[in-house]
Amino acid sequence: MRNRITLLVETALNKACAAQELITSTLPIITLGHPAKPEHGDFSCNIAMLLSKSERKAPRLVAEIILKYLGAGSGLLLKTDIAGPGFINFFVSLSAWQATLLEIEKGGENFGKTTAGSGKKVQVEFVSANPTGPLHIGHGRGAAIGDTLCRILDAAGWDVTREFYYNDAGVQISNLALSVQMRCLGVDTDDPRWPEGGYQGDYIKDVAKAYLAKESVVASDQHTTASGDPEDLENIRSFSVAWLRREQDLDLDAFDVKFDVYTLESSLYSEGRVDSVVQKLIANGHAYEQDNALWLRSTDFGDDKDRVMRKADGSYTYFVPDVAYHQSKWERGFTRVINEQGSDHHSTVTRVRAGLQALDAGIPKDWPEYVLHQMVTVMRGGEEVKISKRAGSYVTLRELIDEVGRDATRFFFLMRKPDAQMVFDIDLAKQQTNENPVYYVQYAHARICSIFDNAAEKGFVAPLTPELSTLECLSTDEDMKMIKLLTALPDTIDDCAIHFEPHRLTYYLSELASCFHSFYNKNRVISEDRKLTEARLYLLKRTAQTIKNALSLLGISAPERM
RNA sequence: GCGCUCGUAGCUCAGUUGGAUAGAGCAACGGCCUUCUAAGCCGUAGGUCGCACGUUCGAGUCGUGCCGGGCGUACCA
Repeated sequence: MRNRITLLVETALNKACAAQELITSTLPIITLGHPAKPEHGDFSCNIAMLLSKSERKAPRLVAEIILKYLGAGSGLLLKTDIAGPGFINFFVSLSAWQATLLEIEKGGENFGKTTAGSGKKVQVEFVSANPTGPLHIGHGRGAAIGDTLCRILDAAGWDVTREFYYNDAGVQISNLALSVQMRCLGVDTDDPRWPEGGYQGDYIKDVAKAYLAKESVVASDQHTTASGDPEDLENIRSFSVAWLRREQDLDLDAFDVKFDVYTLESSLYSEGRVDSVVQKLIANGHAYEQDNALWLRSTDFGDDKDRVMRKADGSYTYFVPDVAYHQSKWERGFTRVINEQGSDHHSTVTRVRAGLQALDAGIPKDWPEYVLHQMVTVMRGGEEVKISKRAGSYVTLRELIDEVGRDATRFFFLMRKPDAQMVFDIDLAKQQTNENPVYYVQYAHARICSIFDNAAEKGFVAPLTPELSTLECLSTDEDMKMIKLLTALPDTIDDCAIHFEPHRLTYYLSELASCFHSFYNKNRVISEDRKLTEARLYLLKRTAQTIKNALSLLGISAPERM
């Protein structure tokens, strides 16, 4: 509905310009708002006030000109108003609102989807946890946000590729292999032989045990068998990585998060991408030698200091394969790439972009885009749980899913916008009381389904594609409020996709559920009035569909009974 | 020190790319189940939008400077 009115305004502006009644050369973007008060209509537009200066006319005069060229939208609009300092208010006709229910029915499980992305390719990288331990609560937030963002972008008409990047090379993986080796040899963490920076979590013992038992591991695209030899560090390394990747795969599966592509850091080395990037940077004159190290002059591209690429010991720092990795994304044709990461990685943003600029490959300065989520503070027993991966003290995603449930965990993570810090109170989430808003939304769906069961017993069914006269029964304020909210799902999805903010959908759902619960308490759906009963059943059928569609975008189930 | 980010009701948070009289949940108080699920509904109360300037028709939203919390500022990832 919002898009249809935006189109009307756009057409009117173009006509007015063609008739030279408007003289502004570059028109601003048309945005429609939802007025707070009903007497201000269904939508309002501030375009006249924005044009006022360049037109050198009072806003209300500009509004009059626009309205002169605005058609009635073939029955869409009841009336338009100029109000306040120069708002144009739009009043949509009852019949146009009622007719939107037919569109929802036609859309079915696809209702809500839009064509905003025009099928263009976008790649989203998220989670990308190091295979050095189980996924923790912070990864959970990243997984929920990234996965939902993918679902939303897909619904908004984008061709989405989901990707997971494994750092299976480098110092941390060496630490992992050494830690497992020490456990194989029975060395404890307080032993002087225990490696500096080793991983102390209990799961390391499990890996060591499996290694000594010569187990085989199949993870997403790896198959590894342990030799059981504690001296074979290379075998320990590949086995440990495979073992932990399998654990992560299981966690993600339990969270209903899937990926299309897995890229291994080690493959960037083996395919020569890392070397070729370094050669390119040297050839482009952006690198120099100093203190036995090779540096990138990243200060040429907005960084606050130059960065080491090749360390004194000859190995590369993490950000070189990062640049090589992103070069590969670019070469795969992704002109749009979104990286969802924890905000503790935000220093990489400037560096990776600087490295890509230094390649002189025509990559835009602000590519790739980033969604950085803030840290999650975990509360348990009224105290903050300190997260330390190496000490092995943290809350795992698996624990959370087992204790709180997948639906509640996802909803909880998705309630806050990514760049706000959040507190995850495990005790509170475990209580499964009405304090958890996911139940509120799911309950609305279950309640509606229950009404259908009840109606069926009494011989009522929601009609398929009802007569207009049936839809006309839906004309009370509560009816209209419901219809308007249902219609807003596609707009909400577009907004989420534009701003990379899935939390808007959770707020939409809460509002829709609230609207329904209120409706339920005020109106009896099944009554003596057959026509009214059928009209309301039809409305609730569309409501249930809308709730289910929106929940499915969050990866949350819509139970029929609770 | 510098960079990013947050600061809105007692608590947890929204606020639709600058709009009309700042919202919701929880907690508190008061009502509503012989009728479609009370995991619900209705009502009351609760605010100097961290502080101060600035930009303009108009600022919780944008800019600058302070104050306070978080993260980063590695030849870790």
